[in-house]
Formats: sequence, C-alpha cells, structure tokens
Amino acid sequence: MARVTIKDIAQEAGVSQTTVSFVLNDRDHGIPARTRELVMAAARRLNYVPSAAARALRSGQSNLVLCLVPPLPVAQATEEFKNHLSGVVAEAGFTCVFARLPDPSRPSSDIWQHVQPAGLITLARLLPTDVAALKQAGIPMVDAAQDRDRPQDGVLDQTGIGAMLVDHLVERGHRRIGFAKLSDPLEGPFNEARLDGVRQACRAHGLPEPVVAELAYTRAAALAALQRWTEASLGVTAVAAFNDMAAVAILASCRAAGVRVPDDLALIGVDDLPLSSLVEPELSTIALDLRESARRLANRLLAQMPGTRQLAASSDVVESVRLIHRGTS
Amino acid sequence: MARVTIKDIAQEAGVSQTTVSFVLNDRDHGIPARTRELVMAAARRLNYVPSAAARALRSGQSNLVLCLVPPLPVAQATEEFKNHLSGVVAEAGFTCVFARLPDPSRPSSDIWQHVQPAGLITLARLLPTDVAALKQAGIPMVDAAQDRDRPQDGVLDQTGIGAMLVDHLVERGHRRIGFAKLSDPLEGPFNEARLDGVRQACRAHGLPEPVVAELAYTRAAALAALQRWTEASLGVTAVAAFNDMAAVAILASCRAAGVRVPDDLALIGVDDLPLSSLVEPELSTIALDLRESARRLANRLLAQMPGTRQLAASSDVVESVRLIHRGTS
DNA sequence: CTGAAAGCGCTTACAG
DNA sequence: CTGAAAGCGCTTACAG
Repeated sequence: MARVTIKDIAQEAGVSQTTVSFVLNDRDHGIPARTRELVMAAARRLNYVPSAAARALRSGQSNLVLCLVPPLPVAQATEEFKNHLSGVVAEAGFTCVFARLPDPSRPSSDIWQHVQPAGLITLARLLPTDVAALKQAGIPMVDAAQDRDRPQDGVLDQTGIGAMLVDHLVERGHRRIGFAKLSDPLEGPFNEARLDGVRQACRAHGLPEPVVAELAYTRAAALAALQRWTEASLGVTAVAAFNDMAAVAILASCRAAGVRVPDDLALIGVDDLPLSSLVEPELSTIALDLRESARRLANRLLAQMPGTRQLAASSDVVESVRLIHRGTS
Repeated sequence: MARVTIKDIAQEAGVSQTTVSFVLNDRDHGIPARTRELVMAAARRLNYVPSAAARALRSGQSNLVLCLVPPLPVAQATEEFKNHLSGVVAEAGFTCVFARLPDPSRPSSDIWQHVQPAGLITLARLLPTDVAALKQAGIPMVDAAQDRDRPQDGVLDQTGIGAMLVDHLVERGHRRIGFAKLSDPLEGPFNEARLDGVRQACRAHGLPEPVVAELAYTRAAALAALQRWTEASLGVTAVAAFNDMAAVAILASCRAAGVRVPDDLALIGVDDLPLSSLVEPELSTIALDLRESARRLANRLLAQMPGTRQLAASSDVVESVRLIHRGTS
C-alpha cells in the first residue's frame, strides 16, 4: 500500500504537480475553480495525506511548536495552562505538542532534534548547551521559567501573588504573617518567587519578616509547621500557603491540634482547587486564570518567528489573578 | 547562518557523505576507528544537528510516538501514566510527544498529519474517519480508552478496581453498598467501567444492587448524594467512591450532616492522593501503579511497528492495584 | 494559466 | 573500505 503523493493526485486529476501543490496550499496563482475542484476531488478520492516531513524539508520549517515540560508536581493550574497554550498555539496556525523532560539536568536536544519544531516553549530552565544548540539550529525559544527575573514578561507574576496573599491578610487585621513553603524541590522557583512577594509586601506594610516553615503533603510535616507558627513568642496569626493543597494540609493539622481557623489562625492558599470549597471552613484562596499568560508566552515566541503575526488579546478581558475570600481568613 | 549538513561534515573531515552517514548512524562496522573519530570530531566542531525531516522523508519513518490526550479532568494517575508512557516509549528508542485534543468529537487528523509519528497512542476514542485515515496513512495505533471492552489488554482493569472496592467493603462486614459516580462527562468511560465492576461484585457476593448517586466536586452535590445513601429505607452502610476526590467531598458532607465515618457510613476511594492521608479520618483507597500499564500499552503499539522489539517487563514487579486500608472503612 | 525541473538533507543500493 | 548517485515528497522560481 504505497503512499499517496501529489504525483498520484496530479495523474488522477490530469494536471501537473505544480498545480496540485498550488491548489492544496491555497496559493492563488489564478487557478480556475474548475481545476481546483478537480484536484480537490482527486485528493479526497485517493485519501491523500500530505507528508509533513517532505514539506518541512523543502520549506525549512515545520508546523510544530514544542513545549518542554519538566517533572512538576501535578497541578490544576499547570494543566490548564498547557490547555490554553495548546489553544493559542493552534490559533496561530501551529500544532502544539508536549514532551516530558524526565530530568532537567540532562540535555533536551534529543527531544527537539527529533521533533524539529518551528519554535520551542520550555517550562523548565534549559542547560546552557541546549540553549546554544537551539540557537545554532535556528529554533526560536521562550522560557516560561524565567518569570522570576522578568515578571512582566513571564507566565504569571509569582511575586505579585505572594504580595496579594499578604495584602489580604493585612486587610483582615493581621500583623504577623507565616508562609508555608513546599519542600518539594520541583516547586523550587515558584516557591521562592512567591516568598519574595510575601517578604516584599510585609516590608511594604511595615511588618516583621514572615515566619517561613517548610511543608510536605503529610500530617507530620503539616503539624511541625503549625507548631512553628503557633510558638507563642512568634505570635503568627495568619499563614499564607504556597498553594491550596498546602493550606488544606495545615487546616487538617489545625483540627488535630485544636487550633481554630480562622480565629486562632487565618489561612489562605493559591489555586482555587475544587477541594477548597469542600473543606470546612471553606478555604480563602487566589484563583489564577492562565489564558492571558499563555497568550503572552505564545506571543513572545511568535515575535521571534518570521512570517507569523501576534495573537490579539481575547475580547473578554479577565483578571488573571483574583482573590477569593472565603471562610479561613 | 546556513544549516550544517552532512555535506559540510564530509568536506570538513575529508570523506564522502556516505561515510559520514554511516558513522553518524553507527552503521557498517567496516569503517576504521580513525575515520570514525575524524567524522565525529568534525560533526562536533561544526555543531551538527541532523535533520529529522530529511531522515523521516528518506527512511519513511519518524522517531516520534504521538499520544493524543482528551480533555480529562486533572488527575495524579493520568499524569503519572503519561510520565511512565514517556519513559517506556523512550526505552523503545522513540520520542514520545503529547498533543491535547480540545474536542474529541472533531477530527484529530490535523494533529497527527503535522506530527507524522511512527505510531500513535490515544487516550480518547477516535472518530471512525480518523481511524480509517490513520490506517490509510500506515500509522499504527493503540487505543487506551478501549479497556472497557478488552480489560486484559487495556491500561488498567477498571472493572477490577470497582470489584476490589466492593470486596473490601464486604470483608469489613457491609452488605448494602453505595457507589459515588462522577457527573463530569469527561470521566464517562471510567465511571461506567468501575460501576460495572461494583455491580458484578455485588452480584457475586449475593448483595442487592448498589445504590448509585451522581456527584460533582461541590458541597451541594455531595450533600445530595449523601442524603440518598442515608435514606433509612435503603440502609446503605458503605460507599465506594469513583475516586479519592469524590470520597473527600462525601467525607466533608458527612461532617456537615453529622454522619460518623466509618461508624455510620464507611468510605473508600481510588487514587491514593496525598490528600487522602491528610483528611480525618484518613481515607481508605486503592493505589494504582501505572508503570506496567504504560509498558503494556507501549508493547501493543510496538507489536504493530515493524523493526521494533517488545519491551521487557521491569524486574521489580509491583502490584499495579493495591488496596490501602485506612480510617474510613 | 500550467508544467518541467531543481533541490531541501538524508540514506542506501551499487560500483569501484 | 569508500564514493557517486538516486530518490524520499514536496515547494517554487522559472519558462512557456
């Protein structure tokens, strides 16, 4: 079962390959409607599937945008971001594919060499050698993990999220803030960025340094963190958690330790997981809308790709970061 | 900055293209070490990046395995499965890339035509036209969503999971079982398969039909479901939940309604989320290990791809489905 | 308006 | 052991 090529279509339709190519690619070289239809019909009849490889080889560019994904903890926000990314990339006329990076400390060149994308989006910081190789290969790249350094360009202003948590708690009357940082090294960059924001906001409000405790999603870890915050000498009355899951872990340990929420300790997370309105009391949190972030990131990539144009912002402008005040604060 | 090709390397190393190709592909061992080194050195010096497009065009097959992902709810299990899949596909010498299917009711041909993979794994059922087109294009495919019909081949025996939930509850002395089904249509196939298993097990144990209630991850939905089970006339004493999140929602509504767990109502979920040991009481659940499932699925694909060999089972054989008895049952 | 032909970068049967 | 050459399927400048 040999492959159907434009040659076959040309024969079937009684025209030249050139004409077939023009028709299939909608290149209007003044081809009469009759010929067009002939060609289209033949292509359909033969079940023609174009060869992406041949097209890529000839034209020097593929239709693919590759997104490199490091082994991040599973999170709603990440998945939604990837969905949005997929959508905006498609809007720009490309096909978005994702590849897992099993180990960010090892070269990723194997992957993108096999994919040969027209552009690359990475959610993990790449090795300098990879960045150089990418440049050499002429593949434009944007790094979504860079937002700590360049919050304005980044996917999301993580620092701003940290500050927003503190602003809310201060507004609720708290003056001594704790921060629940995840010990999972995978969360590394986001952790630090949000903590930075927390620190900055504390300073801006004239509060003492936040009391940072490390957390894992286990009872013991949550209890240890709670003990640190509730040491009388520190006087922490409110905790900003890295995310909702961390906040839920703390909430559970509060129940176990007889600490009342929000009276003894206020609590706020980030993500607005479905879970957050299931717990008792319902969790205050920050909801993230990553559609615009995805668009911004895609636009940064498109800007480096010749022959493409920027994506317009969506008409329904949504706040990408929204505070949701519920029962724990 | 023109692309570096094997021609350049040939020139640089003072040999022919043929020799360069042989060396780079580790073909033909007749080439003396000295020549090999010369070529390798030249390739490195020039920063050679092979053209996947050219290679694919010439050899007629790419190095890519494409995995099509429908818009499933975000779940730990799915993500882990994808990680494992990526790993086993790499083991087989291919690069695994994922693409999101925004809408499973629309053709997916655009995507795989652009990627032109050597094989395709789909987590969503494809349209018949797509299946036909794939066949026509000679791209082997396996459908991970088929496991309801062919549990033995599938990713995971979902029916078996349902039965396992009931077996456990019966062992704990329960005779009237409820099932919490997710209303999210995206969970559709899994829901039904697990429910089938629950039904079969109830029958096998000589119990009445399970009392099925639909659930969303909201308070109201969980409460409504709970009310259904606790109607005195039904006498449900234990609920098997589709997954841990559903179980947590029910647990929360039990607390709100003053229903004691496990005394008034026993509860078990599926997934072993980190969350499951944070709630009070800790959730009984079923932990899934999808490594073997991923391997089996990959092997099904490899079996259809000429020139590949099957992946050996990992040495450390793990139970892929493991019951974890904790506080709620 | 349409076609013959070159060439993208690679692999490989064939010849030397 | 090594090289010249054909050809994978497509696009596109060029000629008619």
